[in-house]
Amino acid sequence: MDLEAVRTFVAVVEAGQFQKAAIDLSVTQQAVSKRIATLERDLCVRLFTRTQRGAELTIDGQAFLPRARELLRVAERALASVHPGSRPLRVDVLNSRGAASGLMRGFHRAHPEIDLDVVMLFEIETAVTAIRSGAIDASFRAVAAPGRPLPEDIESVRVLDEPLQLLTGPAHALAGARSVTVAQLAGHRIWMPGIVPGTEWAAYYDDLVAEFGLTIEATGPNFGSDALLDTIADTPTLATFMGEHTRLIWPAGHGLRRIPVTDPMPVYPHSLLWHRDNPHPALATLRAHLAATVAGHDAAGSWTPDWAAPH
Amino acid sequence: MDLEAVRTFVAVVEAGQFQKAAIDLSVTQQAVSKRIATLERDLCVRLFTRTQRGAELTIDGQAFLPRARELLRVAERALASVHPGSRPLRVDVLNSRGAASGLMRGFHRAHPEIDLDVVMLFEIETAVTAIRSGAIDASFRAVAAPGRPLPEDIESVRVLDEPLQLLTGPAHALAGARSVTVAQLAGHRIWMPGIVPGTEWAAYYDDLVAEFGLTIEATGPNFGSDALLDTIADTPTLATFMGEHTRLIWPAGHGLRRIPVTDPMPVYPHSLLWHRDNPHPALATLRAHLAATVAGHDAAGSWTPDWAAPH
DNA sequence: CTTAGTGAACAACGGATCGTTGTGAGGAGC
DNA sequence: GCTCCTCACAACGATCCGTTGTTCACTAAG
Repeated sequence: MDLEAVRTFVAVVEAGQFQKAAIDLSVTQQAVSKRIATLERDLCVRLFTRTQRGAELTIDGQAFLPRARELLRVAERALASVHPGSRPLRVDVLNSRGAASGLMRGFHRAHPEIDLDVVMLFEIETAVTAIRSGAIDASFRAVAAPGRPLPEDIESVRVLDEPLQLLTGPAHALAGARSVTVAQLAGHRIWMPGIVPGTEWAAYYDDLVAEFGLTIEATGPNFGSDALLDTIADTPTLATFMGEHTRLIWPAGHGLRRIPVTDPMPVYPHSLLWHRDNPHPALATLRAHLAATVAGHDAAGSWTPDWAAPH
Repeated sequence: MDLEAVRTFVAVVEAGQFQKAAIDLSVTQQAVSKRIATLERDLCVRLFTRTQRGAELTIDGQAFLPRARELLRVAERALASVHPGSRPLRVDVLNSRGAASGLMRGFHRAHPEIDLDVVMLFEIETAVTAIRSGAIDASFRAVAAPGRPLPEDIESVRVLDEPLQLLTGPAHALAGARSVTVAQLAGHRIWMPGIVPGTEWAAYYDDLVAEFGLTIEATGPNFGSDALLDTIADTPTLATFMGEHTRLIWPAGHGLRRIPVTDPMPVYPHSLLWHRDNPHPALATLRAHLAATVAGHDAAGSWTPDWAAPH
């Protein structure tokens, strides 16, 4: 099925006859006839009944028409998604199931008319470069990792303090606890294979380890969230950290437990980063939406690294 | 932009390298390279960064990927919409703003997983032929016009009795009435240019005219609903009938009035028609949905033609 | 340092496709 | 019967597409 043929099909429907459609498309009537014939051959159905005064849709053609229009619309949007100028707002998130993703879903619900593209970069340097070049419009990050202050032309605002929770399998020693203190975690193995050295969230966990004497293992290949959950569920001695807003998808029966952590409650500081001079109109809308909907977290009793001082 | 190129793009993303994608697609690596190069030229952006171990998505590529996948999904569904076998449920309605259309919207809300195609045929004979041939799965009609009983292999069930309302402009003599009786309408001109002779709704209005001595004019070309509403709004001597559930879209300020008709209340009998042997699984779901959600109308005080005796 | 292996791009060739011109069939209106 | 209008079929030329053959860049092993 060729998009050009689909476009021709819609043109014939709108013109009512092959001849006019040919003029609209700046080709000959014979070319239109051929394209429609090819499309009909590809679909194995007759789309028009040819009459003396033009072409009328068959029932199959009527059923196909809205699909064809949708196809062209989607193709149009796909094209727009990579075109500079007034392309969709392009936002970078840490991963597709994290808190930032949830914030973007909320934004999309509040402003369904704004076209969005979500991408995932890994390092904050990459993100900053992309923001500077205009390749992306905004990024959710934990800003200002130690020794690496944000450049002057990049602005940021704290949008979410996300408490961490402990994730354990049903056989874990802490599985029955309603909440655990950081001190209680000192002897346990915490496994986070997804962590990428050099990123700002690696720095976050490094600080957490250093301050409270935890044992976090980032060893082993990262086979993705599913494999991690499988292992956690089956292993009584392993646990992992997970943001409170992280959306998990696991098979029923795993018996995984999410346990709040207290004394202090470790919170992950999400900020929105953007370029000072970015003119994208939807960027202002996003910032206004986040400012309006995201409630600040109570700083008392919670912990963040020094470099991410509470606002 | 070529669909085959988009398919190749997704294949490369999934394979991680051109070579593997080429094997998956049963073409040579050079062909894949060319297709991607052509796509990148069409889009004016680089989609992959070529490395020694394959190809990685650029930011533009990441943004384009979900659009590409959607495009292929929509193309798949467009193809399925004309393929016999397990194609979408195809239902015929009288017009896109009528009561049947509203019923189908309700069905879609209740069963969003069921793929639907809505078409519009004009004559009940066409609809019956289409139902018999399997070209459509069901049709909303007023069944059993006089002298034309339904064939034995077509089944039907009454699904909605829709009261008619009078639609007038602000200057019409009846514009201020909260309701009008059929007897009051006797002297007024009622204009229904959309009516098509030979259809079962033409028969309905013929009976209405004959029984109550009304004046219904079906003359003049039908320029569509918008033109009809414009004329009605501006003309103090013209009115028209409209189903209670018909969705009207008119510019603000027209001052159109919808006035219930009583003594008796003319109701239009909508039935669902389908073929006895149609095996489409969604057809049973539709029938069950309609049976469950559509409340019967009180027959007392209402009027339908003799040939559409109340259930 | 050399050599084998891997992954992608460039060049050239043969076949298929696409759009064009030219022509014919089939009705509707005068 | 004539013209006008519609669309379909045939033949030809240009373009596009995929293939084979080859080169380039880089990595890993000896």
